[in-house]
Amino acid sequence: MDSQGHQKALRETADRRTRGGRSNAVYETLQREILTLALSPGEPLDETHLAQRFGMSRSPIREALNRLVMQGLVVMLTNRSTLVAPLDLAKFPRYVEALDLLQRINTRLAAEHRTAEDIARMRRLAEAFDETLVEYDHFEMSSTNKAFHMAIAAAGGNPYLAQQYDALLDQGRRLLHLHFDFLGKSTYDRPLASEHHEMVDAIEAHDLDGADRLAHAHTRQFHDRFLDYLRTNYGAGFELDPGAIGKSGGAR
Amino acid sequence: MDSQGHQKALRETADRRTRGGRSNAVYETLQREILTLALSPGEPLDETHLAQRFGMSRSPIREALNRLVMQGLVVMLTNRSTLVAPLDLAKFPRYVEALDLLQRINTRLAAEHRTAEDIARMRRLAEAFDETLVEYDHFEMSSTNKAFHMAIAAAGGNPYLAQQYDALLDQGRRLLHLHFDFLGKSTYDRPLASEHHEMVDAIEAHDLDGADRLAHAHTRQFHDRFLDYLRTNYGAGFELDPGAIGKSGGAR
DNA sequence: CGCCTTATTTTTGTCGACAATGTGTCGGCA
DNA sequence: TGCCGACACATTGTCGACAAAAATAAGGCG
Repeated sequence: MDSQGHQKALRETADRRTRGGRSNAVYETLQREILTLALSPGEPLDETHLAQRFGMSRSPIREALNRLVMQGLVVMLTNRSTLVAPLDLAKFPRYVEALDLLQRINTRLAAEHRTAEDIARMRRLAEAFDETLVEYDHFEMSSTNKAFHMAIAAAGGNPYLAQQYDALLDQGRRLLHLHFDFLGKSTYDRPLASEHHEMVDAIEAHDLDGADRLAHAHTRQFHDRFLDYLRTNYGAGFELDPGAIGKSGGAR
Repeated sequence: MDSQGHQKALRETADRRTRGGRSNAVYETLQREILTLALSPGEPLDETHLAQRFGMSRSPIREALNRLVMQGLVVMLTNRSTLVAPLDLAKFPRYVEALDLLQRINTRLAAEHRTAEDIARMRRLAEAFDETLVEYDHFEMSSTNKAFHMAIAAAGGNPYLAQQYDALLDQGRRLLHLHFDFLGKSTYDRPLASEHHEMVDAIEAHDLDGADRLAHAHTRQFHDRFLDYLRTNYGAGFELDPGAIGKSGGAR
């Protein structure tokens, strides 16, 4: 079932969008490898090498790389080298700040404009996330997590904010995987899952402030957990401006 | 000094980036034509035709178009046609909603983190905008206006929010030009210019709430003016949810 | 011995041609 | 006459090769 569904999903995204049938495949593959850190930040990406790896010309690779550049996952030095965007941990507080803002506003808007169908989709995706937790496939986890939040954004009804939220979530997936690889198969992710359901409840109840607050707490939890990860891995040298995420005091 | 610095900056972005030396030229030219509405929304863009127009191959054109797609200024129908992104006036309230949010947060952050150099840059750009008002070059107006606001975002210190603000401002330039073409050479733009200076004052004074409020008023003025334009041009059929910009402010 | 100049190498940027795909049209058939 | 299918057209997607730019390495000169 799993592999079938997975394969079907892949085929769908592969042939529904004849758009760059090959280009798109490269894009999704590379994105996945970058997000899962299979391709390390800073690693050089040679076009000709990628071309022969994927068994196609450089044109589709080039287009895929361009898209990844726009997404901030790849950087191209002019006429020089192309490499996986290095993730600058010093910018983490700024990232969380931006994520918090977009997460809150989109969730709030969802609580305001959600339809019954939106709620159904959100519940379905929240459960899908729960299932990936037991399977413990990192990529599927960050994937369903993003899908869930994007469903919220879609319910919010503002495509501009949704798109920006989307870009931010994609960026963050590398950070997720960074401490996924560290976290054992603990039950550490349970609260994350239950928070999802609470958010849906608040959204369904048209509770704007509640949804906002939950979204904020959700971001904060990500923030705290990631900082914990950093501290235990890289020592206590990371006092990354813990107050970046709002005024309720940092992890002091 | 101003014009020199300006020109130097322009030249640098133009030829320092040998990156797609030709591709970049196409990108900037097309972007300008789209933003100034020289290319109408919905107008088809044929790659081969553009190639012979710019006297180069389709590859650079293709890359430029891809970038414009990412920017939301062009849409590509798979295997069919490529055309200038139609601007959906029905989405105007959503756009203003997003713009308001990003404008407020970036301006607020600027008031918090600005340095003396930031203030100097902002004042310089605010005056540059004033000068374009008397020259009345539409493209220069929207250009310097954006540069001014981007200076604020840069001072804010959050590259993620700045980038998203940047994308939003670019999108909005088409709307600006839409009613630039309508507005006569009136003194209608004076308040806009003076608001800029007020914003700088608030930012310099570290007045977070004041900066936030001014940014909000600034967005609102754009909103109201554009709606006026729509009403006088297309009749009163546009009751585009004027309250969209009201209370859903996020950064609380 | 060190530095400047220059050739080589590597990688990206561009080109022109070919293949794939979707649309609209025209003709045949019930 | 109305519908179905095949054909031709237009446009995008992909390919392999060539050209340009930049770093690196080699060699000559002070």
